[in-house]
Amino acid sequence: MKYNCDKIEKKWMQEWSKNNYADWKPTENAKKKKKYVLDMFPYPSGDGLHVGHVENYAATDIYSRYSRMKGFNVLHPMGWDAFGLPAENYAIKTKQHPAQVVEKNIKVFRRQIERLGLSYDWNRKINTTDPKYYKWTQWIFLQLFKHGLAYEKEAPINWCPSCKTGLANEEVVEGKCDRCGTPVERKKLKQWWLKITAYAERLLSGLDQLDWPNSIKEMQKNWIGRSEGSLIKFKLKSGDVNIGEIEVFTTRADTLFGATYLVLSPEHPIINILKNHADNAKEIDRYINEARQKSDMERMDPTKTKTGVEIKNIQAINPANNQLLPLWISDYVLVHYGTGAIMAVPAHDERDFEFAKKFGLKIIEVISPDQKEHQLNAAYTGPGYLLNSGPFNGLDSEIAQDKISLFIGAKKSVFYKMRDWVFSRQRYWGEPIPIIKCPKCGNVPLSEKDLPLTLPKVKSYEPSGTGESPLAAISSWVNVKCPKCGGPAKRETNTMPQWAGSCWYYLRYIDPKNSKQLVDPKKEKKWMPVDLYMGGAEHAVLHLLYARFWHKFLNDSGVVSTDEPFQKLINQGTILGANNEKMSKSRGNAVNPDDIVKQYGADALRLYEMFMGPLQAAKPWNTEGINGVSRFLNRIWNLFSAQIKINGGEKNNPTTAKTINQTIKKVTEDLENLDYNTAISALMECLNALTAKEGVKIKKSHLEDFLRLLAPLAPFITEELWHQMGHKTSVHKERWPKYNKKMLREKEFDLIIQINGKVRDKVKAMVDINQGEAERMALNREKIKKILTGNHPKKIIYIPNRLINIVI
RNA sequence: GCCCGGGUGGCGGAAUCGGCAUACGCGAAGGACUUAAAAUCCUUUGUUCGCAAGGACUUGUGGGUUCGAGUCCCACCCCGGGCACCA
Repeated sequence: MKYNCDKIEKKWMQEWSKNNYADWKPTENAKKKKKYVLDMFPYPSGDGLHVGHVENYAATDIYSRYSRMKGFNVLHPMGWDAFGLPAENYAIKTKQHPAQVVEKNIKVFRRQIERLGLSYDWNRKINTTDPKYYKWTQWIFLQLFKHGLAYEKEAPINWCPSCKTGLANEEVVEGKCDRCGTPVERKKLKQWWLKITAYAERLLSGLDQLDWPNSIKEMQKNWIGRSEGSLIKFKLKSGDVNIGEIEVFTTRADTLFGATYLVLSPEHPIINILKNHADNAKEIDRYINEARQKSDMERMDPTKTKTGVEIKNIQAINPANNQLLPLWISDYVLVHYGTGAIMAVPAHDERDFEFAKKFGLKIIEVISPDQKEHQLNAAYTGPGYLLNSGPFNGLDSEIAQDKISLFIGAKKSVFYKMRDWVFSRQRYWGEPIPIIKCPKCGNVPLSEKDLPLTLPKVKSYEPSGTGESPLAAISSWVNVKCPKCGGPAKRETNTMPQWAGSCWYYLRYIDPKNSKQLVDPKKEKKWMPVDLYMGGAEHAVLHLLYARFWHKFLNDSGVVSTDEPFQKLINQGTILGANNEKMSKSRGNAVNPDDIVKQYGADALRLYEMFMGPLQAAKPWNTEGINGVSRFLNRIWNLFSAQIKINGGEKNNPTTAKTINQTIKKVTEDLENLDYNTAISALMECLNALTAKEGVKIKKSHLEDFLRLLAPLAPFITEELWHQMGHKTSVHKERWPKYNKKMLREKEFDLIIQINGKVRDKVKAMVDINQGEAERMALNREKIKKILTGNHPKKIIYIPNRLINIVI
């Protein structure tokens, strides 16, 4: 009889859900060691689950099931990250309320996930749009506000004209909106910011202790972008009049004698003062205006040539040698990094070189690897020895950095590329920011007892595009009394970005129904940190950085006991279409997991995705590949059906016993390392060995061990066969099998005979023979004798129980 | 340009410590069963020379270390991902 996967899988799906998923519930007071296995929770989109979700969730499910069988107390939860732009945009498009859309989509996701046999403890499910949940998101915001880490500031921000909202730097990819690909504009808006920069150093140093992929750690390091350098002050002169000073940041104080001009960012505030002393104020105004008009895309375009304007009649004094330097304005200097001003050393900086060439500015070589002067065709940015640097000539450039800094009294300083996080969005579908704006008292935080501040129902939740949230239109909600002075005040109408809810959700799973606290500290201590966190690599500098920031803050506030939330992180590789391109509807190469489940079953889909290749690697979908695992399951079904019919044997077959023991060893090691592809290979080899002799009775315990090994990978078929073998309890409650070392010991091995490193022959030999015996065996072989005629072995290398290499 | 991965049969991939390269699966070819097809089962399957026995070659390219290299070292080429005027 053929294996009817659909019928059997549905039967067990219902059986498992019967008692509220009791089997997957961790015990709170167990003495068992804990394991917290977490998936990046999905945004429940209208498209339903895709094969990438399945890869992610199947992988952690296998690990969770395996860990339970190993005796761990496993926390494996799931929930919904349902606020944010995609839900809102979809709702607008289909003319529904975002809450309705989310509710519908969650139902679909839940059904699909259950159909895959994923062993989540659904009693702990969370939803970021549930007021009982976002009460605590708002609560964290209030704590940040009270600690001065949430502040309001008017500044030019990234503005997506299509999504009609501000964006964080992390959400801008190549000058375009991460969501919709529209080029981002600059817009000056009053916004809420989170002071993530206050944690820059700790976010950087904390990476060392994490078991994360190198690439993600590197991305975060680069994003934080720490630079050590010196702050150098340049006095300014207009004619003989002193008119203040400008401070610049440099990592190359050793090149100070090569500075031939200074450059200010067009947005630098000092320009307003300097303009009054300049001959060409009009020209300066024109340049600054042009720069302001340019989009980020235009300003950052690496192919464009540098532009700039000189502030005429003003000069800076080089503190090292009192040389007078011209002062320029150019948009290649960024206002928000360092001091917004630089000293230009064209000989040793590519950008300065290009600028100097274009505007005919002096180029003075001060660093030379061979201590000689050169005709420079490009900037030399490497290390070397100092030239043209007065008392410092001949000094190693590394050493000169400190010496010159000291000489001119420069301050050592550290800057980071990372900027504060723009935290408000001009959209409807997000957590309301719990702040009241009072004309007398300023920003007044809502009292904690007034949380949650629920998102009001609104007729039109479409973005206004004016920089105001749709919430601003609901006067009954907006107009309130100031909690401090009782006077008329207004609510903050911006909402939080989609990342807010996901910054701390892993904590809520630990204690999802607690109405008094974000999380009970006892429970938090028990379960944190997350032992295995899995999800896509696209969150490298978004969610994964934001969550670490909040976690460190919560740690400082005493809410959590650990410094880092996610100890081990694994990124599953992207599943590509059969044509090796990214899966998408428009490319026509998308695979719908529902179709696969219908045709082959959930076990087959899970097994196939795990068998495709290493978890972390990107791999193309192969429609025919799934036949292989489907056949594998059918052959298991046939073997067990036949064995159950002949009612198993109890006689021990040493060959089978060895096969089973080897498989237990291999599968255990592979599951431990999440090498699921090779674990499945090993089980296939095992099955091939078991089915080799038809009609032979196989010992019941061997068959049972095989089912135990396969159970985490293919939960449905193993449960069915386990029960067919007469068991009344679940195979998933079984203990993980152990192998017997004695059974693995071999008596014989294949002795490989090499001549000059080339395999020429092989012969069966007893394990642990010594070199003399091995040599005798090898040299006695006819084939070897033939090759050796006329040659005398110079040297013989014997690797015990492996090979012998005869060198001639 | 800089930083991280990676390159192994027709395809996905395996090779844990430097020791039989190509496990496992897909596909393909031939055969069995069948009136036939599907399904299933069996055999073959890196390239190349050879009737065969057997030989030569082969892990992106070129060099090196070693008795022995997919694995280690140097240089280069290609693919994927990230960052990109951050002083």
